[in-house]
Amino acid sequence: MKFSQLFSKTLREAPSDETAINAQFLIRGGFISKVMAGVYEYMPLGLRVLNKVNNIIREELNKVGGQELFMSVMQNKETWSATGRWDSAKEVMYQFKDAASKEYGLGFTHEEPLTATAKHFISSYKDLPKAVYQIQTKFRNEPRAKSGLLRGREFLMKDLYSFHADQGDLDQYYEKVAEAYDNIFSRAGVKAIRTFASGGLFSKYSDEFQVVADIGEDIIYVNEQENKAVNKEVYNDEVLTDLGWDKNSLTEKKSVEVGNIFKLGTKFSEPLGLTFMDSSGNNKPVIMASYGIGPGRLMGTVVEVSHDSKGIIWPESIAPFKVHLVSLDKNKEADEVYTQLQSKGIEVLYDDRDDKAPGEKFADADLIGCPIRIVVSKKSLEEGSVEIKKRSETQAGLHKIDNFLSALN
RNA sequence: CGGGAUGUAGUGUAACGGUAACACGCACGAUUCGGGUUCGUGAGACUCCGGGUUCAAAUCCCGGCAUCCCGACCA
Repeated sequence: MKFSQLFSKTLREAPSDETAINAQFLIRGGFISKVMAGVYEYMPLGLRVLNKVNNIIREELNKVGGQELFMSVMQNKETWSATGRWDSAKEVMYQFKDAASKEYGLGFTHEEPLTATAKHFISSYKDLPKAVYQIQTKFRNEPRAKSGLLRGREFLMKDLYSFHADQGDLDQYYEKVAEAYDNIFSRAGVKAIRTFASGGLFSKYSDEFQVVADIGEDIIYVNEQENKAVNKEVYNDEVLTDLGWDKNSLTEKKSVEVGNIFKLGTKFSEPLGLTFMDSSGNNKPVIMASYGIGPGRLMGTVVEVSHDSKGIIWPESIAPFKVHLVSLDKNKEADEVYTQLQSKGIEVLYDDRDDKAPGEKFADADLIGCPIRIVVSKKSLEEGSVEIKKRSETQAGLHKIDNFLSALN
């Protein structure tokens, strides 16, 4: 991609109404654009990052047998009335009437519709277990959208649901997904701590995946050594005793919840009538669990925990491009380096602009935050070299132009 | 939904109650070329919306709306 062709432009200053670091850098870098409170558009640069996050999620979930599907955002009232949530969720769910006064809602989660759909396909113990997921836009009427991508009213969510014949099978699969989550978050470049938490209206307890960051809304008590934590909402002597954790090993931290997993049991299968016949001919409700990750929130969280005063420092796994190539002094060699990188399948953003001063190009490279910066200039060419610098480091090094590729890893 | 703050050009800011200015960005022309180079010319604003006070409102008052922050909420 040539910088001169990019749809977006960088901004020298962040809009004054954005105070969250993730929003400031992502807007300044041209990754996202704000539409209204809690609603952002992803520009080409931002979509590249988001898609990489999504693909990491897909790879890890596919490994544990998840099958991707795509449900509807439009929801009918009847399905949601079966569990009573049409009324109880009125505050969060956008609900409206069409011209004929028929009522609809926009999905803010998908337990009900998926359970209803599963009835078409699950009827025997031979059909179990199953796990399906989607990555889709969710709508929630948040009373207070805030912190850039961290809490929105329209946002992307990966929601996985699993169906089981018995609790033991669910418990086993639940742990497999928890491992997949660990992989997803570490591949995306954040340290997410599995946190014992409240299950809200879903279940008594749940497991959350929390990234320590000051902008977070949650308060957790972390055991750094053992990489585990408990959420303040269930932090009491009884729970600590049950867990067998020592109060003195825990430190209070603020954190962002990037994922959560719930054991739903038969909370949805019973009211919606999702049952299966076991091997002895008895009809039983299917046992379910649900598992969420907010890819956009995760992207914002990465920015929160990985930046410096000049801009974002993307982990290579989700960086918009691996290499940010900067050409100075109007040389031909940079074009050749660009072609060479592309032919090797290395993703590169090429700052080919010839009307910008070096300082501005460096500032943009730091802001956008690709892991590797390559500069081709008169200075480097005098040495027959290109300059290579990692975004995360301050030291740059010269590498001969005929074999600079070997220095990229 | 309670409390607080703020709404002026694409972005950041200015303007005693006297008819909107500056910087960045943008266009054109020079200049320069390793950390946002310098100079010139130019385009770009119903000052969030609606009322009111006044000879006169970006500015004061009332009512909306929007955005951010704190809290409540967070499936």
